[in-house]
Amino acid sequence: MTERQPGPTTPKAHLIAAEVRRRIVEQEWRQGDRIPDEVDLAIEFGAARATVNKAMQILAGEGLLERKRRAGTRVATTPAGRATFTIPIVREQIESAGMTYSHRLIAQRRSPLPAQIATRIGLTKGRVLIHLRAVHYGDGKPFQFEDRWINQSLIPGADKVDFHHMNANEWLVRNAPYTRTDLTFSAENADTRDARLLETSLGQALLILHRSTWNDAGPITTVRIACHPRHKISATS
Amino acid sequence: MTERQPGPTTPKAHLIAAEVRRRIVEQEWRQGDRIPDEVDLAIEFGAARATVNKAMQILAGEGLLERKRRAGTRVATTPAGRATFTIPIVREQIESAGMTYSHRLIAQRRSPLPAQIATRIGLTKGRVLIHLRAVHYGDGKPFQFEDRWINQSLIPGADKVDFHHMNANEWLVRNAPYTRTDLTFSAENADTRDARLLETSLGQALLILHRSTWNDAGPITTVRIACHPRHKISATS
DNA sequence: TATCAGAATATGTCTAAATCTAATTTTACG
DNA sequence: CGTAAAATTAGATTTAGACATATTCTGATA
Repeated sequence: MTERQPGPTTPKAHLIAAEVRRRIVEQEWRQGDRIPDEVDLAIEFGAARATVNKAMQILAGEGLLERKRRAGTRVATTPAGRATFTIPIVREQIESAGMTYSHRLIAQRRSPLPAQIATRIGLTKGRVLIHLRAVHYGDGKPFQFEDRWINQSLIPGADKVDFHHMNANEWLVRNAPYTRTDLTFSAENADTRDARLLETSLGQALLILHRSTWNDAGPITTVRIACHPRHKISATS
Repeated sequence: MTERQPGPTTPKAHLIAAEVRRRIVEQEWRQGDRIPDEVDLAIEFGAARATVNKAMQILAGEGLLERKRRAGTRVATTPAGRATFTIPIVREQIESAGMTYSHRLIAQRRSPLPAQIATRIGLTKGRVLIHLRAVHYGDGKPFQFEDRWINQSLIPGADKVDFHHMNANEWLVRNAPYTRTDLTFSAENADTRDARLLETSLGQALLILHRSTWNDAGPITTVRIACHPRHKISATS
């Protein structure tokens, strides 16, 4: 993520990070080794300590270094692989693949919250929220089926929106900023409804994403997204 | 990730970020709005410009702000949800759940690379790599089945290791640092081997992770991990 | 010998000032 | 009117210096 090819206008901090990364990768500095302190590195690289500090924080963020005050900086013993990935917005994904996006609202109503979902977002069972079901298509072929609950009490105006011509995800993203989000991956065999809506067969393995978002006042929305097998989700770092 | 509760010793940059985040979440500053420049914010918050800059970079990293030189800083129009996500190390996951970890090596041999996998990591088909299959257990119950290829030509010593008593993932993590990694989620119906090794039924939907790592010299390893349904994978931000 | 106070040290953070760079706007010119 | 050069602006990065804070180390003391 904080990656960049070494070049003429590459920030010095990145060049330093790249060099230290090289030393680690090529095992000049081994796992667990204590590396020189910031002052020494600053001298070696001809930079200010703040610049070296920035470089080190980049590497610590990548999980390559472990830093502790007074104790110094060491090469991480178990480099925690960390991947940051951008939560996919269906429409963008489909359009960037050169396909035409469309979506269809299957149902929009106010329903009492089932126990399982209530637990997931920390609300009480039976509370009435907006419940949506929609399918997202690329070139007419189904890509995702989403089953969403929206806590209208935290989002002024949500109960007046008609999601037939408005993608719920995008409406929420624009009108209900969140401060915390939670994402879980799992797999499920397609049930009758999944299979019908995604135009696949009963029992087909589906990638399932459960995603919930909160702001300071409480839960905003939770959604189960069933992905068509043609649809994969990737992260890079 | 760069989250912290406001407190007495919270860095000023984080406090500023939190305040700006609040203004965005509460829509004092709307999507697309231009916000005051760093100099003005520095005056308002009684901080140095560099401190404000740091705060803004945090928020830009979260996808909440979009910054462009000369053009200024605006509230992002489509807040890209970004999740940082620590790649799970099986053993740690199992042990942190209070279970006893064990693993079993099913096969370790040198085999020619099949076309599909060769493509994935950019090597030529037929090249001979180390091929491993192993199952990871928690309290004796299968959690993951991994099918891994290791490019021993880039990792001195890899061809002499006996992975019967050594978790391949951990050995690699300690002996073959990488600079790039790629992770893909999908779902597959369990085939005969998956079902047998994970002690589940044929056709059961399985969460599949494909993960490959590279260093500057080329691909190090690629692995397909089939997760038992009891095993989910989460990310928070 | 065990323990606690104080010194030492490496990282964490902030500041103020400068330079650099990418964009945008303005100005001058054909 | 369109265009290219010049000025302006706001973010990006670096620097040097300072103080804060968490640990570790070192003795002195009980």
